[in-house]
Amino acid sequence: MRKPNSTNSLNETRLIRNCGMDYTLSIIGGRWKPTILFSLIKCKMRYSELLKCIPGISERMLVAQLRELEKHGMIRRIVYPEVPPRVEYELTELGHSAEPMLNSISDWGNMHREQGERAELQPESLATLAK
Amino acid sequence: MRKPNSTNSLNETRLIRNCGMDYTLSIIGGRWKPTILFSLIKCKMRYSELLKCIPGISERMLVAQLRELEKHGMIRRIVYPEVPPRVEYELTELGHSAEPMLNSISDWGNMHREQGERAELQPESLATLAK
DNA sequence: TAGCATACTTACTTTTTTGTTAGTACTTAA
DNA sequence: TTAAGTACTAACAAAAAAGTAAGTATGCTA
Repeated sequence: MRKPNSTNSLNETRLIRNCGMDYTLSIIGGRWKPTILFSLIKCKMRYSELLKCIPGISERMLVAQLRELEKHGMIRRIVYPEVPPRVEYELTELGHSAEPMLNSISDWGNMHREQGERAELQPESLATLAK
Repeated sequence: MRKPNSTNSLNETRLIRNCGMDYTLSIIGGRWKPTILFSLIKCKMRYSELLKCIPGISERMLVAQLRELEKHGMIRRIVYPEVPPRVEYELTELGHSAEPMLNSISDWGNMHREQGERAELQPESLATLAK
Protein backbone atom coordinates (compact mmCIF):
# COMPACT_ATOMS: atom_id res chain seq x y z
CA MET A 1 0.00 0.00 0.00
CA ARG A 2 3.05 2.25 0.11
CA LYS A 3 4.56 3.45 -3.13
CA PRO A 4 8.21 3.65 -2.25
CA ASN A 5 9.15 6.17 -4.94
CA SER A 6 6.29 8.62 -4.72
CA THR A 7 7.20 12.18 -3.91
CA ASN A 8 5.05 11.81 -0.85
CA SER A 9 7.00 8.85 0.42
CA LEU A 10 10.39 10.30 -0.45
CA ASN A 11 9.58 13.55 1.35
CA GLU A 12 8.48 11.62 4.41
CA THR A 13 11.62 9.50 4.42
CA ARG A 14 13.88 12.52 4.14
CA LEU A 15 12.11 14.40 6.91
CA ILE A 16 12.27 11.40 9.19
CA ARG A 17 15.98 11.15 8.58
CA ASN A 18 16.70 14.83 9.09
CA CYS A 19 14.21 15.99 11.67
CA GLY A 20 14.10 14.40 15.10
CA MET A 21 10.59 15.57 15.64
CA ASP A 22 9.33 14.00 12.42
CA TYR A 23 11.02 10.78 13.41
CA THR A 24 9.32 10.80 16.79
CA LEU A 25 5.94 11.62 15.31
CA SER A 26 6.28 8.79 12.82
CA ILE A 27 6.40 6.47 15.84
CA ILE A 28 3.91 7.98 18.27
CA GLY A 29 1.61 9.80 15.85
CA GLY A 30 -1.47 8.56 14.07
CA ARG A 31 -5.10 8.39 14.97
CA TRP A 32 -5.04 5.97 17.90
CA LYS A 33 -1.46 5.61 19.06
CA PRO A 34 -1.54 8.34 21.70
CA THR A 35 -4.58 6.78 23.35
CA ILE A 36 -3.08 3.29 23.20
CA LEU A 37 0.18 4.50 24.70
CA PHE A 38 -1.54 6.31 27.54
CA SER A 39 -3.64 3.24 28.25
CA LEU A 40 -0.54 1.07 28.47
CA ILE A 41 1.33 3.57 30.65
CA LYS A 42 -1.13 2.77 33.42
CA CYS A 43 -0.83 -1.00 33.14
CA LYS A 44 -0.45 -3.81 30.66
CA MET A 45 -3.64 -4.83 28.93
CA ARG A 46 -5.19 -7.56 26.87
CA TYR A 47 -6.30 -6.99 23.30
CA SER A 48 -9.95 -7.19 24.30
CA GLU A 49 -9.45 -4.77 27.16
CA LEU A 50 -7.89 -2.19 24.87
CA LEU A 51 -10.78 -2.67 22.46
CA LYS A 52 -13.25 -2.00 25.24
CA CYS A 53 -11.51 0.98 26.81
CA ILE A 54 -10.87 2.88 23.58
CA PRO A 55 -14.27 4.03 22.34
CA GLY A 56 -14.67 4.10 18.58
CA ILE A 57 -11.60 2.10 17.59
CA SER A 58 -12.17 -0.78 15.20
CA GLU A 59 -10.40 -4.13 15.48
CA ARG A 60 -8.49 -3.47 12.30
CA MET A 61 -7.21 -0.12 13.55
CA LEU A 62 -6.32 -1.48 16.96
CA VAL A 63 -4.32 -4.34 15.50
CA ALA A 64 -2.63 -2.07 12.93
CA GLN A 65 -1.47 0.46 15.47
CA LEU A 66 -0.39 -2.19 17.96
CA ARG A 67 1.70 -3.82 15.24
CA GLU A 68 3.37 -0.53 14.37
CA LEU A 69 4.12 0.29 17.96
CA GLU A 70 5.55 -3.18 18.35
CA LYS A 71 7.63 -2.83 15.18
CA HIS A 72 9.19 0.33 16.58
CA GLY A 73 9.92 -1.34 19.88
CA MET A 74 7.51 0.73 21.93
CA ILE A 75 5.38 -2.17 23.13
CA ARG A 76 5.76 -5.89 23.69
CA ARG A 77 3.22 -8.55 22.72
CA ILE A 78 2.94 -11.45 25.11
CA VAL A 79 1.05 -14.54 23.97
CA TYR A 80 -0.17 -17.06 26.51
CA PRO A 81 -0.69 -20.48 24.94
CA GLU A 82 -4.18 -20.93 26.29
CA VAL A 83 -7.64 -21.53 24.91
CA PRO A 84 -9.36 -19.23 24.39
CA PRO A 85 -6.23 -17.25 23.52
CA ARG A 86 -4.83 -14.53 25.75
CA VAL A 87 -2.53 -11.80 24.49
CA GLU A 88 -1.20 -8.98 26.59
CA TYR A 89 0.47 -5.78 25.53
CA GLU A 90 2.86 -3.76 27.66
CA LEU A 91 5.31 -0.89 27.23
CA THR A 92 8.94 -1.80 26.65
CA GLU A 93 11.88 0.11 28.12
CA LEU A 94 11.82 2.29 25.04
CA GLY A 95 8.14 2.87 25.54
CA HIS A 96 8.68 3.91 29.13
CA SER A 97 11.53 6.19 28.06
CA ALA A 98 8.97 8.19 26.11
CA GLU A 99 6.73 8.84 29.11
CA PRO A 100 8.10 12.27 30.05
CA MET A 101 7.82 13.39 26.45
CA LEU A 102 4.31 12.00 26.09
CA ASN A 103 3.30 13.79 29.26
CA SER A 104 4.76 17.07 28.09
CA ILE A 105 2.80 16.81 24.84
CA SER A 106 -0.36 15.92 26.71
CA ASP A 107 0.12 18.66 29.30
CA TRP A 108 0.73 21.35 26.71
CA GLY A 109 -2.47 20.31 24.95
CA ASN A 110 -4.59 20.24 28.07
CA MET A 111 -3.20 23.59 29.18
CA HIS A 112 -3.85 25.38 25.90
CA ARG A 113 -7.02 23.72 24.69
CA GLU A 114 -9.29 25.79 26.92
CA GLN A 115 -7.64 29.01 25.84
CA GLY A 116 -7.89 27.98 22.22
CA GLU A 117 -11.56 27.12 22.58
CA ARG A 118 -12.29 30.32 24.46
CA ALA A 119 -10.50 32.41 21.86
CA GLU A 120 -12.87 31.06 19.22
CA LEU A 121 -15.97 32.11 21.15
CA GLN A 122 -17.89 35.33 20.52
CA PRO A 123 -17.56 38.15 23.09
CA GLU A 124 -21.10 37.42 24.29
CA SER A 125 -20.27 33.82 25.13
CA LEU A 126 -17.12 35.02 26.80
CA ALA A 127 -19.13 37.30 29.04
CA THR A 128 -21.33 34.35 29.90
CA LEU A 129 -18.29 32.31 30.75
CA ALA A 130 -16.85 35.05 32.92
CA LYS A 131 -19.85 35.12 35.27
CA MET B 1 -12.73 18.56 1.66
CA ARG B 2 -13.75 17.52 5.18
CA LYS B 3 -16.92 15.55 5.64
CA PRO B 4 -18.11 16.70 9.03
CA ASN B 5 -20.15 13.61 9.82
CA SER B 6 -17.84 10.88 8.65
CA THR B 7 -16.78 8.35 11.25
CA ASN B 8 -13.26 9.45 10.57
CA SER B 9 -13.98 13.07 11.38
CA LEU B 10 -16.14 12.25 14.40
CA ASN B 11 -13.43 10.01 15.84
CA GLU B 12 -10.85 12.72 15.34
CA THR B 13 -13.03 15.34 16.98
CA ARG B 14 -13.69 13.17 19.99
CA LEU B 15 -10.04 12.28 20.45
CA ILE B 16 -9.01 15.92 20.18
CA ARG B 17 -11.53 16.79 22.85
CA ASN B 18 -10.58 14.00 25.22
CA CYS B 19 -6.87 13.47 24.72
CA GLY B 20 -4.43 16.30 25.29
CA MET B 21 -1.85 14.63 23.16
CA ASP B 22 -4.18 14.29 20.19
CA TYR B 23 -5.09 17.95 20.58
CA THR B 24 -1.44 18.95 20.54
CA LEU B 25 -0.66 16.77 17.55
CA SER B 26 -3.58 18.24 15.64
CA ILE B 27 -1.75 21.58 15.94
CA ILE B 28 1.91 20.68 15.53
CA GLY B 29 1.61 17.50 13.49
CA GLY B 30 1.49 17.05 9.75
CA ARG B 31 4.10 16.66 7.07
CA TRP B 32 5.86 20.05 7.26
CA LYS B 33 4.80 21.74 10.48
CA PRO B 34 7.68 20.48 12.62
CA THR B 35 10.23 21.79 10.14
CA ILE B 36 8.44 25.12 9.81
CA LEU B 37 8.24 25.53 13.57
CA PHE B 38 11.91 24.75 14.08
CA SER B 39 12.83 27.21 11.33
CA LEU B 40 10.83 29.95 13.02
CA ILE B 41 12.22 29.18 16.47
CA LYS B 42 15.57 30.47 15.23
CA CYS B 43 14.24 33.69 13.74
CA LYS B 44 11.33 35.15 11.83
CA MET B 45 11.35 34.49 8.13
CA ARG B 46 9.83 35.59 4.88
CA TYR B 47 7.66 33.30 2.83
CA SER B 48 10.34 32.99 0.15
CA GLU B 49 13.02 32.23 2.74
CA LEU B 50 10.97 29.40 4.20
CA LEU B 51 10.41 28.06 0.71
CA LYS B 52 14.15 28.05 0.10
CA CYS B 53 15.25 26.59 3.39
CA ILE B 54 12.75 23.70 3.46
CA PRO B 55 13.82 21.33 0.70
CA GLY B 56 11.01 19.58 -1.09
CA ILE B 57 8.10 21.64 0.14
CA SER B 58 5.72 22.98 -2.50
CA GLU B 59 4.20 26.44 -2.38
CA ARG B 60 0.77 25.00 -1.84
CA MET B 61 1.92 22.93 1.13
CA LEU B 62 3.90 25.78 2.64
CA VAL B 63 0.93 28.13 2.48
CA ALA B 64 -1.46 25.51 3.77
CA GLN B 65 0.62 24.66 6.81
CA LEU B 66 1.40 28.29 7.55
CA ARG B 67 -2.33 29.06 7.47
CA GLU B 68 -3.09 26.25 9.88
CA LEU B 69 -0.36 27.27 12.28
CA GLU B 70 -1.66 30.83 12.11
CA LYS B 71 -5.24 29.68 12.69
CA HIS B 72 -4.15 27.91 15.86
CA GLY B 73 -2.27 30.96 17.05
CA MET B 74 1.19 29.43 16.80
CA ILE B 75 2.58 31.95 14.32
CA ARG B 76 1.88 35.50 13.25
CA ARG B 77 1.77 36.77 9.67
CA ILE B 78 3.13 40.26 9.13
CA VAL B 79 2.44 41.96 5.83
CA TYR B 80 4.52 44.95 4.76
CA PRO B 81 2.66 47.08 2.23
CA GLU B 82 5.47 47.17 -0.28
CA VAL B 83 6.00 46.21 -3.90
CA PRO B 84 7.06 43.58 -4.49
CA PRO B 85 5.20 42.32 -1.42
CA ARG B 86 6.97 41.28 1.76
CA VAL B 87 5.43 38.92 4.30
CA GLU B 88 7.15 37.70 7.42
CA TYR B 89 6.20 34.88 9.74
CA GLU B 90 7.16 34.63 13.38
CA LEU B 91 6.23 32.59 16.41
CA THR B 92 3.61 34.02 18.77
CA GLU B 93 3.75 33.73 22.54
CA LEU B 94 1.81 30.51 22.21
CA GLY B 95 4.31 29.28 19.67
CA HIS B 96 7.19 30.05 21.98
CA SER B 97 5.39 28.34 24.85
CA ALA B 98 5.66 25.13 22.84
CA GLU B 99 9.45 25.28 22.49
CA PRO B 100 10.33 23.05 25.45
CA MET B 101 7.85 20.46 24.28
CA LEU B 102 9.06 20.64 20.69
CA ASN B 103 12.60 20.19 21.90
CA SER B 104 11.70 17.20 24.01
CA ILE B 105 10.04 15.56 21.02
CA SER B 106 13.02 16.33 18.83
CA ASP B 107 15.54 15.18 21.42
CA TRP B 108 13.80 11.88 22.02
CA GLY B 109 13.78 11.25 18.29
CA ASN B 110 17.42 12.11 17.78
CA MET B 111 18.41 10.02 20.76
CA HIS B 112 16.55 6.89 19.70
CA ARG B 113 16.82 7.04 15.95
CA GLU B 114 20.35 5.63 15.86
CA GLN B 115 19.41 2.78 18.13
CA GLY B 116 16.32 2.07 16.08
CA GLU B 117 18.33 2.06 12.86
CA ARG B 118 21.03 -0.09 14.37
CA ALA B 119 18.50 -2.58 15.69
CA GLU B 120 17.26 -3.13 12.14
CA LEU B 121 20.71 -4.01 10.81
CA GLN B 122 21.99 -7.54 10.33
CA PRO B 123 24.56 -8.91 12.78
CA GLU B 124 27.25 -8.67 10.12
CA SER B 125 26.66 -4.97 9.65
CA LEU B 126 26.58 -4.57 13.39
CA ALA B 127 30.02 -6.12 13.68
CA THR B 128 31.24 -3.71 11.04
CA LEU B 129 29.81 -0.83 12.99
CA ALA B 130 31.37 -2.00 16.23
CA LYS B 131 34.92 -1.90 14.89
C1' DT C 1 4.96 47.10 -23.54
C1' DA C 2 6.95 43.07 -22.03
C1' DG C 3 9.22 40.90 -18.35
C1' DC C 4 10.38 40.46 -13.32
C1' DA C 5 9.73 39.71 -8.39
C1' DT C 6 6.84 38.26 -4.50
C1' DA C 7 3.35 35.90 -2.29
C1' DC C 8 0.09 33.67 -3.06
C1' DT C 9 -4.78 30.75 -5.51
C1' DT C 10 -7.24 27.34 -7.93
C1' DA C 11 -8.37 23.07 -9.99
C1' DC C 12 -7.06 18.70 -10.26
C1' DT C 13 -4.54 14.03 -9.40
C1' DT C 14 -2.14 10.79 -6.63
C1' DT C 15 -1.06 8.66 -2.40
C1' DT C 16 -1.96 7.44 2.20
C1' DT C 17 -4.83 6.70 6.10
C1' DT C 18 -8.94 5.25 8.16
C1' DG C 19 -13.16 2.62 8.35
C1' DT C 20 -16.55 -1.49 7.09
C1' DT C 21 -17.77 -6.03 6.68
C1' DA C 22 -17.19 -10.59 6.72
C1' DG C 23 -14.44 -14.10 7.58
C1' DT C 24 -10.54 -17.66 10.27
C1' DA C 25 -8.58 -20.92 13.91
C1' DC C 26 -8.80 -23.22 18.03
C1' DT C 27 -10.96 -25.55 21.96
C1' DT C 28 -14.49 -26.07 25.37
C1' DA C 29 -19.26 -26.20 26.96
C1' DA C 30 -24.23 -26.95 26.11
C1' DT D 1 -23.13 -30.44 16.47
C1' DT D 2 -23.63 -26.12 17.41
C1' DA D 3 -22.52 -22.11 19.62
C1' DA D 4 -19.28 -19.16 22.29
C1' DG D 5 -15.06 -16.84 23.36
C1' DT D 6 -10.58 -14.68 21.91
C1' DA D 7 -7.50 -12.56 18.91
C1' DC D 8 -7.02 -11.78 14.99
C1' DT D 9 -6.98 -11.38 8.78
C1' DA D 10 -8.44 -10.09 4.27
C1' DA D 11 -10.77 -7.61 0.77
C1' DC D 12 -12.69 -3.62 -0.16
C1' DA D 13 -14.55 1.41 0.20
C1' DA D 14 -14.44 6.08 1.94
C1' DA D 15 -12.08 9.98 3.48
C1' DA D 16 -8.19 12.84 4.12
C1' DA D 17 -3.56 14.44 3.16
C1' DA D 18 -0.09 15.55 -0.01
C1' DG D 19 1.58 16.79 -4.58
C1' DT D 20 1.38 19.05 -9.57
C1' DA D 21 0.73 22.50 -12.70
C1' DA D 22 -0.86 26.60 -14.10
C1' DG D 23 -2.59 31.10 -13.08
C1' DT D 24 -3.38 35.88 -10.28
C1' DA D 25 -2.23 40.78 -8.66
C1' DT D 26 0.75 44.61 -8.14
C1' DG D 27 3.90 47.99 -9.52
C1' DC D 28 8.62 48.61 -10.98
C1' DT D 29 12.16 48.45 -14.63
C1' DA D 30 14.27 47.71 -19.15
